[in-house]
Amino acid sequence: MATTKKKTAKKTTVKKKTAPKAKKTLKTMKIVAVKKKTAKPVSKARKSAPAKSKRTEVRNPVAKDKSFNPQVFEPKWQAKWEADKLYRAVIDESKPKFYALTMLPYPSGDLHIGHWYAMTPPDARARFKRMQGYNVMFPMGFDAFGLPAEGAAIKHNIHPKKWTYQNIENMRRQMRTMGAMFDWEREAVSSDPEYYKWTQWFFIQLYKHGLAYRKKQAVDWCPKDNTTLAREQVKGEDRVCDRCGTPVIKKELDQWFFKATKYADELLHFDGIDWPEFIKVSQTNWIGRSEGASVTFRTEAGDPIEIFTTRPDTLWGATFMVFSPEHPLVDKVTTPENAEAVSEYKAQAAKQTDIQREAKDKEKTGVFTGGYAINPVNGERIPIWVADYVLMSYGTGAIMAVPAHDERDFEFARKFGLKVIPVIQPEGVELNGDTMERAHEHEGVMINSGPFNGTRATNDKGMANPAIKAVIEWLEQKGIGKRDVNYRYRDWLISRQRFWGAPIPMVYCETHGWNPVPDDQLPVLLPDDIDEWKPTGESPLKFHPTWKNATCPIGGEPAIRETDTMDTFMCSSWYHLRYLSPHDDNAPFDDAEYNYWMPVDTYTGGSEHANMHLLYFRFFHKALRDMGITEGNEPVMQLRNQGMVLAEDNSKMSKSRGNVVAPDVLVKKYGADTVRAYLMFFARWQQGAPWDSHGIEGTARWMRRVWTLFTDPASLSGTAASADVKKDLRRRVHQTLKRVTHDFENFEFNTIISSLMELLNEMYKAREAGAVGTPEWAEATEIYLKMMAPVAPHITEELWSNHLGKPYSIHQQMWPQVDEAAAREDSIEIPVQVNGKVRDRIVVPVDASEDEIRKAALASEIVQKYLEGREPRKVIVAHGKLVSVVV
RNA sequence: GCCGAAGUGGCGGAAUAGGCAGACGCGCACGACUCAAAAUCGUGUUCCCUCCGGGAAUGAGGGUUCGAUUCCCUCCUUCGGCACCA
Repeated sequence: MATTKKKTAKKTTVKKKTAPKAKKTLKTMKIVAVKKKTAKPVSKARKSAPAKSKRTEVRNPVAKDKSFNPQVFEPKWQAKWEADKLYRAVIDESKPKFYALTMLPYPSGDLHIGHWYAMTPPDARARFKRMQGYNVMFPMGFDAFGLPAEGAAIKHNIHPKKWTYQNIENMRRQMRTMGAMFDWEREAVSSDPEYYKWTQWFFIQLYKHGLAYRKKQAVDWCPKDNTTLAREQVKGEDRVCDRCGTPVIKKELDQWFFKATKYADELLHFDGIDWPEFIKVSQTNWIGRSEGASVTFRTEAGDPIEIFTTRPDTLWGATFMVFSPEHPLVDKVTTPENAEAVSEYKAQAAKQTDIQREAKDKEKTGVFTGGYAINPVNGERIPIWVADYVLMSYGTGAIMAVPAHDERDFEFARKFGLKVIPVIQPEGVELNGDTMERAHEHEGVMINSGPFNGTRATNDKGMANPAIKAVIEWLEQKGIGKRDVNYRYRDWLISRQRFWGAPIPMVYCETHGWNPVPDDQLPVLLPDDIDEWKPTGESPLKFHPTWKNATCPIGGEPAIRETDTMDTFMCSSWYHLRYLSPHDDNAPFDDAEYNYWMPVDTYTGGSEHANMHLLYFRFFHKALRDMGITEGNEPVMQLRNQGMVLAEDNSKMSKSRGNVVAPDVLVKKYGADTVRAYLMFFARWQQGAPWDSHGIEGTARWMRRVWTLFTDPASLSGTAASADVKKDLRRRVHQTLKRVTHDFENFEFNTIISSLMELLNEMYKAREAGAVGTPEWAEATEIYLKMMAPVAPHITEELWSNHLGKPYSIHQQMWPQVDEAAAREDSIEIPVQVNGKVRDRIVVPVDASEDEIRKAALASEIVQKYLEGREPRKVIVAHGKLVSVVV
């Protein structure tokens, strides 16, 4: 089956965005809360309680139920919200926008508690933002290509597509029970042809701009998954496959790469974005920038040997050179008498994987080539060795070895009896090349270094080190070297020898080589009629009888399609753009949508993607920016990462361990609101914690107590409370509001719930004291439900619309304003310390002067007792907080 | 080895421009209601002592300060990232 031609894409180029950046920034920053017509000012919303029930029945089709029954009212409201398109996010220039993005899941089959943990607290925050007056978009989709689908295909003999879409169907259903404000009309599924058409289109754009290329080189290969991997997908000291944990091997293969290294330097800068420190550090380490110099040595025959060093200040101490076994000059410098040993060593090295070469006991091996090089700084003739501790993949594959000041070189020199010459003399110790026991890698004064003797070398790296700076300037002057920077970062290998991915849209013909599939032939569709997905090390597409046959877009000759598919991280590098207009057949996204919604305001997800998705994603945005497709330097303004929900025994949850907590069961037992609230409450969200199946009972109890307070007949009538009770109630309400607002803003979800619990306890006390029926009570109940609405959208809607008789929907209400005056305390209790120990507490008016507080403190009988008649040496009044008496 | 994050009751966690350590919840104990159980409500719950009252305590040790969970130094432990990267 050849490529199915869908409708011709009419407009496949994306115009440069027109809306100026400045405008957008302004828009986002402008307002916190905008008064809308729908929002009723708090002061006018007061109504006495008994009158409301009748109105409620008229307004609401569903009769109100006195018993707490989330299993009934949750699906009811979910259906109504969906029917009313309550969470539909459409462009509205009259409001500031807020793009809340959360990482889209892989459709593995069932939603587990981790998905809920990742999605529902950010949902609550998105809802809070919406109540603050923002036009919020909170989309959802599926990262649907990937290996597990093929695993299922092999195991159950089902097409990966079928398996995937069944799972998506199921997960969509499960997600609806969350009561989240996902805008399902913006859903994007990366394995839909209407989606991967554009994934392919982006590949072609990158290719056309020289950012995608094909190259043969030794690449990481997972022998279990039978595919190549990107560097980022190989983990840890054991070099294992990120997906399956199998140690990877190296294979020499022709593969497609994205030129991510072009952005190495820019990716190190996080200016203007609010990302967690540890993610920034992790990415910085991953990119691994090293500043130093490249210096040209020469063989005795005059061939240049370029090396990179971070320590040009130790050039005079280079006593030998080491080539990687794959270095192109190895054979040329090897003398006939050493040829056999060298070729044997090379063969040995070639057989070994990187794991064997790099890890293990790290005992140095190597052979002498018989050849010599000339050190350009002092004309010294130094031997050239071959050793596998020098990697062809970093720097130039050749190094100058300075054993006196580099631990690895030192170890090698000692093992093979090579010369050690110190050139950096530390203070107080005289280094001796023959007797020193380890390399001196720190500061000191340059010696044995010709014109630089006496120069001070600090511990600073790069040009910040005066010795390095001086030497580099000198090298440049002499024309033997120059300042240089090296990165650990590698280009992104995106070819995968697998079926269930977006086909790489390239065709090859003998005459014209590789060429992209023309835009009007996109997408290059995956075939349905395939029945063997077993990974063989080559893509199953290769074995399809006709799929790979194509014609050359240049000359029309018979051509062969690329049968590899793309790394799924490619699909997820741009999904936030597809949400903008998921069904647009003319462009990857709609310009007007882009101009309104981008950039993403808050991105949430797991930190395990620090060096993978979160790096690819930034690279991709920058590449698109340079092609004129996107604007701005970063796709995401603020990033926050949730922690992990562990099993009760502190182990990781996994199907194989059988310790997975199923949210469906919890929803059935407690209702979605309770599960949501508990996930916000039971741990610091950004840290995670082990699951506690008892703990959720406390949250369930809170939910029932809320229900009772609002529905219990005792709450519907009251007596007049004292002025103090009413005032205290208002104070507590506004203090809580202040705190909850702050905590939503700052992702401190656990304290939102505890504050609400505290306030509920206070409200119960106020009820006992007769506050029901007062305007203060009416305000308290209204604010309480509004504060709780983002956390527990169903119960609050039920109480708001059905029991309080307020206008549907609570989720369209404005976030209440803090009344600072009401929140303020009249009098405060101040602890009094004597010699650092709290001995008494005094109560003073909040506006008491320092002097009055001091007097009141000293007047205390207890304080006097501890003074034992002595005069205080010092009395410190920390205003409004504490009095400290020192004797 | 390098870089980062974090160590607070039986447990999850509160409290940091330095100022009452342990909010809120779980668990536990006792009590009320009940024939009983569940649910619900109430009370208590860091540890130690001679229990009126006092002492100790935020991984360990030291420092600054009237005062340190918070700031500084040294060390230990746990988790995460990188690692023969020149």
